[in-house]
Amino acid sequence: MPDEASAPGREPMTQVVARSLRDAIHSGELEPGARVRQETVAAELGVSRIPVREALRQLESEGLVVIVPNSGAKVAVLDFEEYAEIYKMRERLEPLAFGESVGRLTDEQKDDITRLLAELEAETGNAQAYLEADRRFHLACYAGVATPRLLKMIVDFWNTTQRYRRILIATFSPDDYELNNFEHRLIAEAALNGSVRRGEDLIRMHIERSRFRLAHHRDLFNR
Amino acid sequence: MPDEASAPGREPMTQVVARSLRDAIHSGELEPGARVRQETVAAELGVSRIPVREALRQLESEGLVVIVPNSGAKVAVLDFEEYAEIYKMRERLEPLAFGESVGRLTDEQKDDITRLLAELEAETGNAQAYLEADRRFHLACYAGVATPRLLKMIVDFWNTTQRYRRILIATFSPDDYELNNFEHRLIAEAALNGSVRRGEDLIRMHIERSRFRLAHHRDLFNR
DNA sequence: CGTCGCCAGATTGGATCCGATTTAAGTCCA
DNA sequence: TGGACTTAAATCGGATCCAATCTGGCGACG
Repeated sequence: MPDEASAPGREPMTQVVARSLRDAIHSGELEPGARVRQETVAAELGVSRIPVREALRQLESEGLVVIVPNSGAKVAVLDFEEYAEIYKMRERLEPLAFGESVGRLTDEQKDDITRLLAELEAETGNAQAYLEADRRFHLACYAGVATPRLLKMIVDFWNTTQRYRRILIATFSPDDYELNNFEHRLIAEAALNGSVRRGEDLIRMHIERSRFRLAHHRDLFNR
Repeated sequence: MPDEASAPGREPMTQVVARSLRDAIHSGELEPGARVRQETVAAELGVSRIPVREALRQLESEGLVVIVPNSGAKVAVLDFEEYAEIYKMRERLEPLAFGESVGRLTDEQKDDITRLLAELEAETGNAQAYLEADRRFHLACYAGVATPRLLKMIVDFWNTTQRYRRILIATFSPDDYELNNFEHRLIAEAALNGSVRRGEDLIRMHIERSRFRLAHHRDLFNR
C-alpha cells in the first residue's frame, strides 16, 4: 500500500464531514444564513446522512451552525451584539493564552512567530491572504498552551467570526494595516522576549481596538 | 389536552438523551473515567443508539465526555493541570459575565440572588446541598447576560468540574465555609448595588482563591 | 515462565429504510 | 384580488440491520 496516512485504524467519517463543513464555512463557500441540507452534504462526500448529522451536532456546539429541530441546519448568523460579545471574550481569554504559552515556546515555535510576522507584513493590503496570515500569526503565539481546552475555545472564536472579519478587512485603509502591523510587531517582540505582562496588555488592547472599530461598521451586520 | 409543555412540536430525543447524561454526570452517578456504552444508554431510555451517538458528540464538545474512535465514550477525567486551567478561564470569563449581567438584572432576578444567598448560607456544612446552592447562586448573578454563548461556556465549566468540586468541598473546614459565605455576601451586594468593577474583582478573587486552595489537594486527582 | 499471535464475543461506525414534521405550492372562497 | 385552507413534495428524526474494529482470553512458541 502507498502510505495510508500513518493510520491508527481509519478516521471516522464524522470527523471528515465536520472538517469539510468547517472549511466550507471558513472559506466563505457557505455563507452565514446558508441552509445546510444533510442529503446534499452526504451526497457530496459520498456518505450517508448519519455522519453528517453527528458532524452538524459538533459544529453546533462550536457555534458554527444553528440547528432547528425538524427544520434543518443553517450556518450561524451573528448580529452586532453577538460579534462584539465574542470579541469581549477574546479580550479575556487570549491574554490568558498568551501568558500560558510564552514560557513554554520551543525554539521552532519562536521561529514560526518570526516567520509568520514577516509573512503577515508581506501580505499588507492583500485582504484575503492577510486574513489568513493574521489568524496563523495569532495562533502561533499561543502554540505553547499545554491544555487543549483553552486553545480549542480560541480557535472556535476565530472560526465563527472568520466570515465577518473578511467583510471588515475590506474596509481597511493603509493606515489600518500599518497600525495592525505595528501592534503585531510589539506582540511578537513580547512573545520572543518572554514579556508576559506586556504581551497580555498588548493583546487585550489589540482585540479591544478591533472591537471599537467595529462600532463604525454596524451596518455590515444589517440583513 | 392537559398542557403538553407548550410544545412547538416534539423535542428531539437527542436533547433528552444529552440532558439525561449530563444529569447523570452532574449528580455523580457516572464518575469520571466511567465507560458510557451506547447500547446501555439507549436501552435505559428506550431509544435506539442513533440519538445516543449524537448526544455523545454534543457532550464531547461540552467537555463532559471523551470519545475514542471505535472504542467508546468515557466520562472526561480531569488532571490537576486541566482543572486549574478551567479555573483560570473562569477567572477571566465570569467577571466579564458579571459585568454584562448586572446592569440588565430584573427585579425578579435580583430577588433570586437574595433568596439563593440565604439558601446557600442555610446549607452551610451540608456539602451536597451547599454545592448545588453555590452553583445556582453564582449562575443567578449572571442571569442578566443577554448573549447565550458566554453563559453556555460558563455553565459548561461548572458542569465539567462539578464532580471534582464535590470531592473538594468534603475537605472544607467551618472556616472555609465561613469565608465562602462572606465572599458571597459581598458579591451579592455588588450585584444588587450595581457595583460592576467591585463585583468583577470579587469574583475573580473568589475563583482565584478556590484555585489556590486546590494546590493543597493535588492528591485528590491521583488515580 | 513470559510473550507473542490468534480467535471469538462485544461494541462501535455506517447504510438503508420508514414514519413524522415542516415547507411550499395550489386551490377554493369571500 | 387576496387570504386561508388543503394537499403533496421535500426534508428531518429515529429504528433496524450489517460490516468493521476493538477487547479479552486462550494456546503455541521461544
